[in-house]
Amino acid sequence: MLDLKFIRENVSLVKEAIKSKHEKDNLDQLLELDTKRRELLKLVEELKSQKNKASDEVARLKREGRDASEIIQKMKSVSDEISVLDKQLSEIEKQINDILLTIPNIPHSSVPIGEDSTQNVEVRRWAPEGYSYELQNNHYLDHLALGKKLGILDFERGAKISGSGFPVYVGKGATLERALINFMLDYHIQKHGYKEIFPPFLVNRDSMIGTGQIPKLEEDMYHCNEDDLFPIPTAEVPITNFYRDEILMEENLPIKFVGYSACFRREAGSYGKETKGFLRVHQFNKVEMVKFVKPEDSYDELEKLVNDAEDILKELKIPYRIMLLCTGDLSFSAAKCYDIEVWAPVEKKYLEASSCSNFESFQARRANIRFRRKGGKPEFVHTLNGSGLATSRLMVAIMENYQTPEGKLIVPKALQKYTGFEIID
RNA sequence: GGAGAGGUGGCAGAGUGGUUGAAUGCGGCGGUCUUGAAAACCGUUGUACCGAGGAAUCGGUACCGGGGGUUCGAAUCCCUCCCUCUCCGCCA
Repeated sequence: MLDLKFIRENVSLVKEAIKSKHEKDNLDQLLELDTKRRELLKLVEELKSQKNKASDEVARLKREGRDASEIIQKMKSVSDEISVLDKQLSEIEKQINDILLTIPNIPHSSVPIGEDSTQNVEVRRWAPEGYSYELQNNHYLDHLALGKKLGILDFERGAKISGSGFPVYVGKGATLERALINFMLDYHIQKHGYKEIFPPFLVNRDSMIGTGQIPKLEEDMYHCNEDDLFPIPTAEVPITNFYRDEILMEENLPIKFVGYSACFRREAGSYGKETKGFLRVHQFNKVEMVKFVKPEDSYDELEKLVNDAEDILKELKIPYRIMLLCTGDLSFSAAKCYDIEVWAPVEKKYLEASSCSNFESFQARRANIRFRRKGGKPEFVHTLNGSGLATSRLMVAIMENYQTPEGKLIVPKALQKYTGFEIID
């Protein structure tokens, strides 16, 4: 959410942001409502001031044992007037808030202008020493075929149990998945100084609004009607909302959390595009990093966040590239975002495995997360988050990069102490 | 799910219809004392919005879990929802 006062004073900037993110422009209506609100507010507050003075007067008269019925009679009509105006006002305020929730964050000045993902900018790429992007022959299997051959992935039974897009990890596949999660968690905790959070997987509506999934992406979220709870699409939601409605102390910033969660996404309307196997699923596992930082530090912290995610891939020796998203591909809540894409040599393409974003104060304002400098007023923190990383697409990269010509799967060195075995065959 | 208790400022905790934005304590900030610190003592201390001002600041309004109601007037009375705790039931 943007500050209403900021919007009022930067209309063209906000309009541009809305346009660049392909969102609906309700600004004129918003500004009209805002003007009306301030007019009404002035009126009603004057009346309330009158009322308060009269109340004091009544109290005084009664204390002195005198008659106050004349004032009381007079104030009845004032009270009625106030209640009418108050109702109008709260209706307008609700409309204002509803619109505010649909206005996207403004891209940072360093974000390239662009329409869609084709105009994202590659920042850098990495591969292990001597890595060859080309496979030696055409006998290598994609992750579906290899998973089936080795008996470690079962999409068919997943579909039977739950529906398409709910993979089942079997045997050493399950162990490998668990190893990956544990490795990433431990690495961020021990090497990068994050504190682990094991969050709830169901959250309430306020939490979803806080991080910005609702209202915009409500259709993409699973929903438990009975209790108005949402299975989380990412651990970002519960972890960021950890500090909702709180004031943090300056000396405790930055706060760095890392947490594992299963992630649930309906992926409504995304059929037909990169949907096979792990490339698009309704449930997947992810280790998520979340930071709460001072505004002046947030862009440095974003770079560090990307580096922290990259370190995992370097340890796993998976080639990757870093993409800086252009304005048109930037998500609703983000001010700047890097995607990390892992190289899948059989698919012959890069697959998105991580998104690292700076939300500036956008989420903090929605979720009311503030901090206080020594002797100062509360200010909104900046929030960031990044996948560190999502396992499903990473698993594709592992299965393609660590496949032997005979169709066996070598466990990456960094994971071997977690799996207890070195090869799956 | 049933019965009961409760939700008040950064925290703890008074307050049951009218100078209560809210006692008191802790914490925080400023000061006295001290070589320095601690202790002691004195003073001070919330947030949001609207308006005025260059600004320090000032004026107004709202806020005692959320929403609604009664009343000239609500932290205080009523309704409703949410949450926490205790006991019982059920259960991993």
